Amino acid sequence: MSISSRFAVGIHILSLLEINKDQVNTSEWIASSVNTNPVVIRKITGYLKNAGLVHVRPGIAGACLARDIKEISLLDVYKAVNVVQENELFGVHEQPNPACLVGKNIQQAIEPLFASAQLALEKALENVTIADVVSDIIKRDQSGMVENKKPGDL
Amino acid sequence: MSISSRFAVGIHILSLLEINKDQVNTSEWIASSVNTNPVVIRKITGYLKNAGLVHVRPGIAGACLARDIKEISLLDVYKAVNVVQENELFGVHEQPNPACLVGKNIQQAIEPLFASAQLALEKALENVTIADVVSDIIKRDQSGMVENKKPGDL
DNA sequence: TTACATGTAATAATATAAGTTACAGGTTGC
DNA sequence: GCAACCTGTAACTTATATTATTACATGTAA
Repeated sequence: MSISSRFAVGIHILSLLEINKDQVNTSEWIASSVNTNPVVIRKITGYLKNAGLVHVRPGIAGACLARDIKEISLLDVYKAVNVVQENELFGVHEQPNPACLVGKNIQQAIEPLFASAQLALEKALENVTIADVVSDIIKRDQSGMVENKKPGDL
Repeated sequence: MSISSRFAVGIHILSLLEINKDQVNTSEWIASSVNTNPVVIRKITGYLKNAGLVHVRPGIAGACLARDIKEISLLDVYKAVNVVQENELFGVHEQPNPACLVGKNIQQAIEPLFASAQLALEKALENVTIADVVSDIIKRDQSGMVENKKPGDL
């Protein structure tokens, strides 16, 4: 089981809005880049809007960034798209037997451990910004073009 | 969306096997502590057995630990119960448009970022053992008992 | 051989993800 | 105003995973 691809798509959308900032980025256009349905894009763009990451309005074509991409961390996106509820990355079994020493105390024992693991994950996401992703995309594309220009390479 | 509670249940089972090591821990008995069906326990116990964490045999009642609990990290359990496939904690959208600069490079750009976040999570789980959980359970229970002995406390 | 445990297949109920259709409501240009 | 086009959203479908449950085959021991 994986964390919903809404997270990856959210990163995709924000990167696209930056790289394509001179164009009008409609949900249909974004969807053709992500390779999905425009409604899926509008839904995720709605999440990003609620988090204050993009500007988008009914009736007006196109979304655009609401913040400098250096100020948008992957954690911002992760939280925006609601792929994991607050402190619920790890599921726990409900109502273990309180008559058992283990059942009575297991939840309180593992809660802080799970929380700290989740925090470690979030810290890692906090250290990366959309600007990092965008510059990596551009870098990869340039090196890819160089490779293509050299016959025999691969 | 949460990571399957199989992980939490796996920790519960191993802790119970330690605390209750003088008894015969049948799947039915464990199930009554976890508050679930014995078949669920047998399935998870099977995962733990495949990972070399417990001993359990067909026809013979009860499971027992195969390793010192100081040598069983939460990461061992996490991997044993197959809640997340290798390097697939984060889902990604399939087949983004290769004709688009972003679509063409987004996956390779985010893959290492996701991998490093996942690694941070796993490192956190690696630093905690079942021994830590067991001693915490015992500690919590003792302090709980003290509280119960003082009327008026709460 | 009886009693009982584990292993496992099959099924059902529930939840979530992701795609799709349909349409309401907002905006712009003619 | 109205036609064209966009976003927002509800409703539905399909697919997949989880958890619980029943049923039964297989293994062990008194």
